[in-house]
Order: sequence, then C-alpha cells, then structure tokens
Amino acid sequence: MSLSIGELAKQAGVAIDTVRFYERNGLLAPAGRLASGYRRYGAEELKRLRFIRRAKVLGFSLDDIRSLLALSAERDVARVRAAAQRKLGNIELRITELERIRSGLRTLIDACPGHGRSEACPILNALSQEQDA
Amino acid sequence: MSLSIGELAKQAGVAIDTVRFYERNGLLAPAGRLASGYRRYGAEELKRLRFIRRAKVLGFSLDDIRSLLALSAERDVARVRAAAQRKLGNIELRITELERIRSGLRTLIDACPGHGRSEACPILNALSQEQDA
DNA sequence: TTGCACCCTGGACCTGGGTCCAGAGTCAAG
DNA sequence: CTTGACTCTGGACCCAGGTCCAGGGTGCAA
Repeated sequence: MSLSIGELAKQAGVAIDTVRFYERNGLLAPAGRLASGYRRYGAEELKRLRFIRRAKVLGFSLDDIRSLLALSAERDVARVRAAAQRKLGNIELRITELERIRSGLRTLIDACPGHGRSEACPILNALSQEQDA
Repeated sequence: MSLSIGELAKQAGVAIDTVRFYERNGLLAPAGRLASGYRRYGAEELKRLRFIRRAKVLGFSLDDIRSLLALSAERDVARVRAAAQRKLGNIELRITELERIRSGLRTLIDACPGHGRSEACPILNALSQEQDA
C-alpha cells in the first residue's frame, strides 16, 4: 500500500496543505520521495495522521500531540496517562470558567424585561456600573 | 476630572496600547486632544472602557461589544437582551462540546492502568485504532 | 535647565492552526 | 503526444486581540 499525499489526505480526512504543514512542524516525519520529488506514504503514516486527528478532537493542541506521539513511541504509558490527566484538568477548568460566564449571563437575562427604559436593563447596568470588579 | 491615557488605562485595568487599539478599532471614540496632541479622557470614556472590560469577561468578542455599545446608545433593550441570549446560546454550545471531550478523556483515563504494555493502554489505542471516530 | 517619565505615530510582530498562491514540474489515460 | 489532474516549493495571508518598537515630542519638578 503506497499513497500519494492527496490519497493520504483524503483517507485521513484532512487537507493536503495540512499534511505538509504537519510535516514542516514535526508532527509527521519527512515523507519518503519518488525520484520526481513526490511524497509517498504507507500505512504507518496514515495511522499517525489519524492519531493526530483524533487527539485534536479530544482537545489536544499540536504541541500536546507532538509529546503524545513521542511518549507513544517510547511506550511510556504512565506519562501518556499523566498527559491525558493534565488535559482533562484544563478542560475542566475551561468548563468551570464557561459555567461562571453562563450563570452571569443567565442572571442578567432573566432579570431583563426586554423592553422599557434602558436604565432599567440589568444587562446594560451590569456592564456600565461602577460597582464590582 | 481629566485623565491622560496612562491614568485612564490604569483605572480601567488595561494597557495603554489596548486603549489606542480600541480607538483604532472603533470601540472608543477618537479621544479629545491637548494642543500637544496628547489624548485627554473624562469619566464617560472610563465608564465605556470598563463596560468593554466587563463585556469581555462575559465572553463577548470585540465585535459583539461594538454592537452592544451601539445598542446601548440607542437604548434598545430588546436587542441588547437578544444579543445576550445569543451569546448565552453559544457559551452553552461550547460547554456541551467540552463536556463531550471531558467524558471521552475520562473514560480513557479510567480504563488505563497507567503502567504495563503500551498495547494495553486504552488511550494510545483509542488514538491509533482504525475503528475510529 | 536638566532629567525623567510620559506621550505620539505607523507599522511590525505574536500565537495557533492552518489556507492559499504562483509558477513550475509530473503522471497517466486516451 | 496531449491534456487535465496532480504535486512541488517558498512565502504570504487569515483570524482575534492585542503587544512591542524606534524615533521622536512633552510635562513637570527640582
């Protein structure tokens, strides 16, 4: 099984430019080349590219993924697990932050009649008021 | 009460460059100037700058804030409320998305013993497997 | 008057994760 | 052999939301 960059990209569900971008940025090893200079890929690279795609879905940055790939190559299960846990931690942080924002917005919206004097609009007031942080 | 850009920035808790950036980008009206060309601000501008800061905390983009400020000037309570509701909607969307990610990560971490053969690591397997997303 | 902190401008640069482009070369079907 | 689809390269550009810089001009206190 040997793939051109276009076939690889298609099978992995990414754009061709993205494959080259990943190569430039060390997420994929430099591809083998034909005499013409065309890149050639095998099953390994397809797996790796799909790994990257899945990790991105789980919220890992490309930087994270570079580490994950290195850890995976070293078969360092403990550190892979730790990395996943750290990522879980900051996903949780982001959720908490968004929930705080959500409840702030909800309170304001619920208190706003949606009509009448703008001085009575709690949304505008909350944003304008001197009080608070 | 009359403030230099530095005093304004300090009292609003933003950087001087940010104030100029907001002016360039239409979030603050062009400031009044001294004969020297120095910008001069009053209480109104401080309020407006704080409004911007608070709206950002609530998850509004600068684009959103531009609209919010316009709506506020028009005292259009209904549309302010609607904008807040839209924003709430996409905050909720982001929360849901992150929760999905969180539960995926949790499942994987819980299933991973944290040691042993890398072939048995569900995290690595989930990322590598053909079965996929 | 000197010295230092402050302010002015336009424009470059940053992060992340790509995307797009021109101009040139290559592959394969017919 | 031609044609159309594919690939190559380096580099520019995109988004948001700023941040930083050089090379100047000001304000004010001692």
